[in-house]
Amino acid sequence: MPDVTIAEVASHAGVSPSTVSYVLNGNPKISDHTRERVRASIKALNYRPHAGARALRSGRTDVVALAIPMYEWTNERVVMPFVYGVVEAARRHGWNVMLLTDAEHGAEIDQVVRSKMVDGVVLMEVREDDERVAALSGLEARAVTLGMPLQGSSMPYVDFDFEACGRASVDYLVELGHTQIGLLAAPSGVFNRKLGYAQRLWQGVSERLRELGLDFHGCPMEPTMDGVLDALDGLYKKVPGLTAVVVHNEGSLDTLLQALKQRDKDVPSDLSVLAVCQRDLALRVSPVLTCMDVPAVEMGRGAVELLHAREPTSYLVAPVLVPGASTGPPRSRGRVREALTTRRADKPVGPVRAT
Amino acid sequence: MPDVTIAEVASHAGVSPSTVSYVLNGNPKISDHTRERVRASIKALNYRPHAGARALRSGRTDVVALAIPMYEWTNERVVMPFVYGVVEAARRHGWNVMLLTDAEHGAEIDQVVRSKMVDGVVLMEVREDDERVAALSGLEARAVTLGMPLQGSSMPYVDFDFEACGRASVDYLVELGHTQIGLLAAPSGVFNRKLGYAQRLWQGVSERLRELGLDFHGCPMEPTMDGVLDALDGLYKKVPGLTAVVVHNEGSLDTLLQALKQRDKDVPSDLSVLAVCQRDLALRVSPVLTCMDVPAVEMGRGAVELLHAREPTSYLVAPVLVPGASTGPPRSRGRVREALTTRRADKPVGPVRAT
DNA sequence: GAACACCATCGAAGCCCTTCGACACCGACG
DNA sequence: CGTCGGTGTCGAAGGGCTTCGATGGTGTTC
Repeated sequence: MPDVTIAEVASHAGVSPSTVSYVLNGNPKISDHTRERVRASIKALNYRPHAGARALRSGRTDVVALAIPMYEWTNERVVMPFVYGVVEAARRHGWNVMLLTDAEHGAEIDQVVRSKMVDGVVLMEVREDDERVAALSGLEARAVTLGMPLQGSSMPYVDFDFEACGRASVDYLVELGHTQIGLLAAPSGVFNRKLGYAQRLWQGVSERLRELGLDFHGCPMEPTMDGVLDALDGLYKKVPGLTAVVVHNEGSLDTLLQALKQRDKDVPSDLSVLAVCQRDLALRVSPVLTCMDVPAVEMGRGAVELLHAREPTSYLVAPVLVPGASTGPPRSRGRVREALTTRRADKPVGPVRAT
Repeated sequence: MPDVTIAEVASHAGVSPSTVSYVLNGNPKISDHTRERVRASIKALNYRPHAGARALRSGRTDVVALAIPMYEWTNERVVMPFVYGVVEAARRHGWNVMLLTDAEHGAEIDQVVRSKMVDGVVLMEVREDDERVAALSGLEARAVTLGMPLQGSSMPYVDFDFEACGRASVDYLVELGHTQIGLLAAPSGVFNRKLGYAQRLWQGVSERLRELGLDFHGCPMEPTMDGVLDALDGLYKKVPGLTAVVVHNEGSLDTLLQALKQRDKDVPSDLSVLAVCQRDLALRVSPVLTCMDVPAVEMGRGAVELLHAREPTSYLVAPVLVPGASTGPPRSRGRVREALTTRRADKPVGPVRAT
């Protein structure tokens, strides 16, 4: 099967190559009659425009790059939904996705953008001092980050509102009657990597607790049984009357529940557990966790839409509470009223509920 | 920063564009002197050849497609290492990777190949009657499958030798003294999808057991606690004296260990567990599982090497046993001698050991 | 019926690169 | 000194497509 060119289609349809091109590109000046004939010829000859030639002439490739630095610690379960979202939305726009996985340095991105292989780039896991952001800023490709770059970079982003999420988590638990609330945070490595989101959640939780006149105790948690037990025991030591925790650590949900069993803590009657994670992950453990859903697929889609948008504007996705079986009122309700009073004095807050 | 073309590089270096091109493409006829000067100009002007133009002229794009159908049931933890392998090897050859995720139908592949966006394709998760294999067979791009297509397709493949793995698993357990061995297989959906590998392992295990004069009992297992308990209870009902299982179900390793705890079975003293899975997954649970390592990253690399090879030849990767803490001799050694005798009568077999 | 406007289609230029054959130069050989 | 072979560089063609400005044909208006 020899490769068929636009010229062959044109002569088959009895028109000029330019007319075929106009049909392909949706130029409205072509009459319906001609358009149909050309379409028929395209189908008959099974023609596909040559991507290289098209890119050469038009300067567009309809390919976007997705840059995911892959570290050993990257959690596939967490990352993949973002990828799904990106790929799906890209496809909807007729774009293909080029996968870049170079950790850290921007050489790969540079190559792909400057050789005009892609029209745009979606960056994942941007760090505070990300080389890739700098590398891209000089280039003319569109770029969007999935995750908020810390510095005042001008690059548009989509991210989850981790700070609001932290505050809403506190409010939810306080509303249930909890006053002794702890935070089991991301592994310390995540904090060190300056990805930002771990801090933002921490801040939201701690600030809101302080506003409500409650104590804050948080602890990074490594994703191993030992790490989880350490964090848990540490928290109980600091807050012996602990009745609720916020967990921001997708890799340890399972382990945490096992650890609690091992320590003879019933969920939720001894300890309410509120997870900050994708809904899916919360559903896959037992008991099903109440969670603040991080809508990864939607965010992936959002990033692509931003790439497509005429005037891209960054935005944060609001947390949505998905009720599960891991939260409830604390067993001893001694100080409930007091806490609630404090809260009511404040402006009314609380997450949107999932429908 | 305006885009710099080959002509500008040429005039900067005081040579003709063709000379620059020859330097770029490693033509040996260019003198060292000239080559160096051109290289210097390229660096000075920060030049990158236009991928589209190059593709148009040369017919090559240095891009390979990676086609992973993504179903809801796709296990990211299992798939991603293959992707790593592919991406890494591609990069080593200076290729980029285009990610295709259309489940089932080959339209996406067809588009990408026929429009000459990619030079080759790596297909993952091929099914017996895979539309994509058919779609590709007419096209001129190179293609390789990661996983053995069942029918006598001429497409080269890399796959794990699941049958040999099944046999080696049996041999390993028998050598430890087990005679009552069961198989906890992939979820039934995997069998129905005709992916082949689930059957091949099943066959290896059952055939080898029969050869050794032992009974075979296997059971597909769904990746939920209930599914695991069902499978486990079913197996114990059929084989009350069960002392060892082979597990071929990456999604349920954790759940299985919990289920065993729930049933008061100690691993390995009550039940030896031998997993068929990637080494990583076996290491992440407690106790660490003895496993037949499926070297996903290497296989991903292998697929790309095949794409690159002058004369690609399909091959199967031999299973490697990675000892863990989940296997040991059975508690009651009543029938051990008998079983060993049967075995010794046969040709000596056994997996390669990991170093 | 002539002048005009408008619409659908066409021709040709050019995007940037690779590659083939031509060519200029040099040293060697008879 | 004329010829030959080899080496290193160049010129030009052309790959398939898009897009601008030109063109011809139709319908409308005075």
